[in-house]
Amino acid sequence: MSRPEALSPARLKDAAPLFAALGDATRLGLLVSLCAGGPLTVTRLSSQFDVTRQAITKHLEVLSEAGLVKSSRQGRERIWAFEPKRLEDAHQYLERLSKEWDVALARLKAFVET
Amino acid sequence: MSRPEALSPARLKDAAPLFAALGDATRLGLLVSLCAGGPLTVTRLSSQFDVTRQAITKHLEVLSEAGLVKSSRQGRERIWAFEPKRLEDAHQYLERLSKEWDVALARLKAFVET
DNA sequence: GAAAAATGCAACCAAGGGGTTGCATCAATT
DNA sequence: AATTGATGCAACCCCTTGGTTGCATTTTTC
Repeated sequence: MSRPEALSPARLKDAAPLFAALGDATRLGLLVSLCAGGPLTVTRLSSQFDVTRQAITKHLEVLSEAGLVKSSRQGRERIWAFEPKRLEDAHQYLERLSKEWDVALARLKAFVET
Repeated sequence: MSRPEALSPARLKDAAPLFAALGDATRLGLLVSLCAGGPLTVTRLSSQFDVTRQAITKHLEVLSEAGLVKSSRQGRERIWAFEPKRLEDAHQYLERLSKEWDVALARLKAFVET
């Protein structure tokens, strides 16, 4: 076996909060903004959405805890930037799942043809 | 442009509930079970987790509304099966996002080197 | 040094989510 | 037809979440 614990319970508990962070339209919008538009400040980000600055702050904190975004202070303002590593994790997790599915299908096929 | 509205707001509202459905450890566990172990009934699935059958039912309904799972009646029991199509959607969405990121990086690089 | 801009912090609120218990139904089996 | 097994339905509970308002704090900037 090359991937012994590919979808172990431990990995589930790691992946769940990651997907949960992606599971909100506003947060996805924030990620898109930070992806395409480069690092931005909270107030500038807020101007692109129809919710309060404080709401955006909370969303950014959620994204930050999920590792999808990171912030740094610069003087009186705080700059938020996209963090691509964690997105790759989510990507890999989905791939593992669909791989598992393919394996199961192949197994079924082999069984039927026997 | 080959992907005119790659990350339009409309797509955000489509992707968010999908990721939200994936954002729970129990639900991810259910998907893994249905992926690897083939179609199963609610009661059999429940035996693999430490929550009530009704809780599992609710989770399955969430997954069903997200299009990640589908059910069919067979006599007195209801069979739940994994549905791979929608997982591909999630996968593509993540790819679009990281692509956007790559493009932005390339743009930045070009700008710096000018 | 005072006004303005960008955040931070806290309390509060309504709604949704994950979970439970209890009971009703519906189908299979003997 | 009576029992047993698999679901379905509904009410209820507690905690989280997304959102708000109001005010304090920290830097700029004039």
